[in-house]
Amino acid sequence: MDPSCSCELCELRELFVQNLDEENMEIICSGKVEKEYRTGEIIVKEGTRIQDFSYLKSGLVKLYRSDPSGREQIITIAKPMDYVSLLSVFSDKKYNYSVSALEDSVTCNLKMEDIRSLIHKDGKLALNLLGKMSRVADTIILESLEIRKKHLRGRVAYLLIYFSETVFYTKEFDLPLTRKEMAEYVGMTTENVIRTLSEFRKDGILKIYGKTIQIANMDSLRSISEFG
Amino acid sequence: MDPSCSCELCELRELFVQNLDEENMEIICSGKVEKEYRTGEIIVKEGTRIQDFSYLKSGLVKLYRSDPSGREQIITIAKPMDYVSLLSVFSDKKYNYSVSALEDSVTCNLKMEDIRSLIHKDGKLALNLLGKMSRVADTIILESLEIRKKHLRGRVAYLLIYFSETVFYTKEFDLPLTRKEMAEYVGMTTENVIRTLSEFRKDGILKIYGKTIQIANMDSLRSISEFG
DNA sequence: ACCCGGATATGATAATTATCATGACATGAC
DNA sequence: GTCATGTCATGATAATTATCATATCCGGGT
Repeated sequence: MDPSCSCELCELRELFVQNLDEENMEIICSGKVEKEYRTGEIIVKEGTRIQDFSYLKSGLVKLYRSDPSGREQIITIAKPMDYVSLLSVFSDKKYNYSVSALEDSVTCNLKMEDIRSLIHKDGKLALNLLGKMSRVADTIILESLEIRKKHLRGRVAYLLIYFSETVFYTKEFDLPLTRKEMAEYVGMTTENVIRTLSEFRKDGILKIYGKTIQIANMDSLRSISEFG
Repeated sequence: MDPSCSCELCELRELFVQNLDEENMEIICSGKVEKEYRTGEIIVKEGTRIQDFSYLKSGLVKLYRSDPSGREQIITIAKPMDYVSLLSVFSDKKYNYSVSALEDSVTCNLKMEDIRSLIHKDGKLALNLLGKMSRVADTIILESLEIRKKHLRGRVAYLLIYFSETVFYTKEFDLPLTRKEMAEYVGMTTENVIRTLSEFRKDGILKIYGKTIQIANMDSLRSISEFG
């Protein structure tokens, strides 16, 4: 039993450090399970009963919903230290979205029951979780509003900036999404995502080498995202 | 001091009933303040510091964001017993949306500090709030995804059904939104909302008398919302 | 009563976006 | 290696939606 929880960056642990004594720490950690997933693997299936409280330890995953017609909409992308099971985790018995791995990923799963009883005992932890949930929900909602009011070029620009500044912290990175997935994220068609990327390339804003994207002119991209 | 909290339907009180002893009930209720607003009045201004935990006692309000350019986007509509200050209330110090009254409304405001200290003491209350927040955030996010994938007719149909089945519980009601606000809610232009309503009227789906809407053919409307 | 501003309404046109068609290219199965 | 499948790519066209122009209607203020 390792009360330091073994995952060094673990945000959950950060929460615990502020609040939990050794005993409670052990309760959580003794039930902790890590799970590995390969790129493309499904981590959570819509409609499944929620059993774990889980967050992403490494990799990248998408949260999405799929139509009866088969079309998918990506709700958000979770990166390491984001919760995988945050939405609806404390409300319903079932996931109302699916999760799958965009890259090889490792999740950290805690027993829902342990978390519940901990919150029950420890109000400070509850406040932290409430705060965190507020932020996550807010972010998703506000981003969705932002995207909705943009035109195609603005949406693609927004997405590229998002990856560059929020996920990878560099101007050159491998796109973790296919063009189809990018389209599903920002609500447009695959063809138009491709076309828009081509335009950006022709305009010298991007350099594209297969899956690798290099943002050559961040200022232009930003201005397209905001105004164009 | 009235520990029964005077607002009979109060959902918050429902939460409390399960969890709070008389003493805690009094803490909350002694700090409780009701505020009245006239139609059109602004209840919360984006960027303001969050001071209260408040919910709607009666009336109807809209939560919305406004651009630098002046355009507004409606995030959601809160009806009695919905929280007015739910989003971001536990996370940031400032509201990132505005709230204004669509009808004459009364809010019930509790002191943030009281709620915090209560949660701190009472884990069961925290679990209830986490559950409620999950549900609210989920609903907003999923509705926004639903709306996004529909065409104009589908969006307007969706909105009308929403009012009919979720807010007013009748097929004939007074629209609490102007056409402009309807447009801001579902992400389309005012002209197209008007046009679409006219089409519905011509098709015999709606009867429109000024602000009063009567849904004459709910089946058609539903099928337009889902498929058309 | 009148005027005024905003909301409602409708048409014509322009802009945006989706759909359909086609082909190149890559990658994994065999 | 070849084949097959899916992604990437681009053009032509159709559909959808926004913009602009204009007119009517209605309620509040004087």
